[in-house]
Amino acid sequence: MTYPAEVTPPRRRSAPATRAAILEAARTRFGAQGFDRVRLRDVAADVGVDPAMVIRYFGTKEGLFAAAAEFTLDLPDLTGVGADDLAHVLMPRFFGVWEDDAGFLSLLRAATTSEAAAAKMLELFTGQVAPAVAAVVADRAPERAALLGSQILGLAVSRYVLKVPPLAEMGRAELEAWVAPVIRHYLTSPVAVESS
Amino acid sequence: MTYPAEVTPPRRRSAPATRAAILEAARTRFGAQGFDRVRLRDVAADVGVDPAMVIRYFGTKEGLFAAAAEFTLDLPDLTGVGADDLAHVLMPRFFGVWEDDAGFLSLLRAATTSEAAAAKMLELFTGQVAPAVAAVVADRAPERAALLGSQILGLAVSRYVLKVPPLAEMGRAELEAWVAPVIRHYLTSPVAVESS
DNA sequence: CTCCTAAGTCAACAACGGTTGACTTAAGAC
DNA sequence: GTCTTAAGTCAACCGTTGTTGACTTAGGAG
Repeated sequence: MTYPAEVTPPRRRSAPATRAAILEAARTRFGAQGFDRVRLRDVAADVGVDPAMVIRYFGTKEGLFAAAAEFTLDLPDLTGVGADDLAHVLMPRFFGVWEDDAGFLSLLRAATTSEAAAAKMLELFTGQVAPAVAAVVADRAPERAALLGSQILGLAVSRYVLKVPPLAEMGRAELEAWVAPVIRHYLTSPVAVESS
Repeated sequence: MTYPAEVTPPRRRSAPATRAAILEAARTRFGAQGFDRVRLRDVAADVGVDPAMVIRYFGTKEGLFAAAAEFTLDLPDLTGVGADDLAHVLMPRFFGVWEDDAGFLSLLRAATTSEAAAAKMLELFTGQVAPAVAAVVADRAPERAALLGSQILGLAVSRYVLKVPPLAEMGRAELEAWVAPVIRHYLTSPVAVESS
């Protein structure tokens, strides 16, 4: 069994390849352990590289984290989506971010501890959720976006960090069914009370 | 102006008094910074005491945290409460825990990072929310409790940790008005989908 | 006044972990 | 083959921080 030349692993990777490998390992570690508990030495070991390489490519531990926690929600355009379809459009995207993007979990874990991470998470609310919400809603868009975000955030923490049994084991469809009316409510219900 | 003898501050406090002062300072610090970022030296300095005292009274940093994060939700009995009154009964208690009990914030901040804290938070769901919910609900009590908990948790993180502007500044009444239908839904709506 | 004990201080240890700078070696160019 | 450069290693530094044990002192009991 012979391997094509292109696949033969080079004894030394290219710089971008190592950089990418480090970043990937960092994503996983930060997502699983949070900023403070991750040791640069561990990340380096995951990749099979000296800790100095991490510094070489990312300057500092915080630089590494910033790169690892970089990601976009990339919410779909909600213009013209009916009230009853909102959840069905939004939830798959949330599941995607939760389960396929270690950057989100990294940020989530760090947000309760690091001022910088909290700011980044906050920017997610104002920079990505709020505009998407504004497309379907006329009044109180910031409030509605924040409330929606709080529910999504709470679900993420409960399901993926705390792993609350009923939530962690629940199928996507069932969870969506439970949450759909909440999304509908936050995005479309008329305001109940004047802001004092 | 003379002070009664009992009030005259002793040059040395009693052991329980110092212990309590340390615990209080720890609560505040842990609630504001999370487990890893708090230095025993800071806690000691807050109280005006040597770091060794912290160890003397709590054995270890983790022991101190365990004591600081100790608290009970103490939810009211929901038996006989009408569907429309659930939020009005529950929310004041949640506000109380959020704003007056630094133990909760400590736990919240630590839960995303420490396995032990996460377990403790989880026990809050199963040991305190779930039983309270079971009193008003026949079917799917665990799921309902978990979903309710996820929303409450999300609100706490958004309002007190991230300080998302619309939520952080929103009055209690308005927030309750927004959330009430959600609580109602999670606790009383008939199940929409079979668990696969 | 004098002990005795509990409250408290002090200095230092030891491990940990981010960061650095000098050195080594692979691999492509000529 | 040799030279150059980029990829990578190595050892050590140095600040931080939980933790310890020996020492000090206040203050009530006798």
